[in-house]
Amino acid sequence: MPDRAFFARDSRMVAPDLLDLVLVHGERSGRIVEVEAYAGPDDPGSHGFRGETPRTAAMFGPPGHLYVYFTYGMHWCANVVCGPEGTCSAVLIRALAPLSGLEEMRAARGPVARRDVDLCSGPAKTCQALGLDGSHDGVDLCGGAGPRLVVGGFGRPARIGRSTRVGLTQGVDHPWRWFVAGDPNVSKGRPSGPDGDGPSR
DNA sequence: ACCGGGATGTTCT
DNA sequence: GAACATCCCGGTG
Repeated sequence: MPDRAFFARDSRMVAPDLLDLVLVHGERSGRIVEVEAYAGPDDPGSHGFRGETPRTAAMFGPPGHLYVYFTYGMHWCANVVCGPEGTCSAVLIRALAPLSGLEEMRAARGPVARRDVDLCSGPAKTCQALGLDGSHDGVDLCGGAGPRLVVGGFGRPARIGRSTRVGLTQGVDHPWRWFVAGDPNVSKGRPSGPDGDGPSR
């Protein structure tokens, strides 16, 4: 598991380094293959742009914890909180390459997840597949129980792609999305950037 | 394959 | 009352 200091950096520094980690929850786990960095007062695309609110409290909390939020009336999305406590800095987990617990993931995702690539190829799919929700907001990823992060040991990806972030109306020009180029779990049809787009299929 | 729209409810203005 | 860090389905080509 990464040192606490690993997370106590700006999210834009941590984000690409997360591409070698595995998110684990119970029997279910997957390699992180797509992330987006969010900052604070300097990032109009961030939930923390206008300061701390009850919803975003975890974003301002200690690094290495989860920030889990509810959106569009039905979806949960999970972030890894970064930076020193008191600052707003987090990395959204956008996609995993499933490694274990695939039967549990299929049961959680339902019949719509026909192929393995349908399990974790998006931020809300990832939360649903791993069973993450509001009860995990603020939990310590470096703690013993519950969801945690472990080193994957895959080595640095051969090619790390980079682009602008997905689904925003503010801060759309910041190239703060990173992904493992060529991985089929990376969400599709996404904005291109200085270093190319995600996979075409 | 691609595109447009609906679902659904919390949060903040 | 509007926006929302999304996903899924049904239409068309």
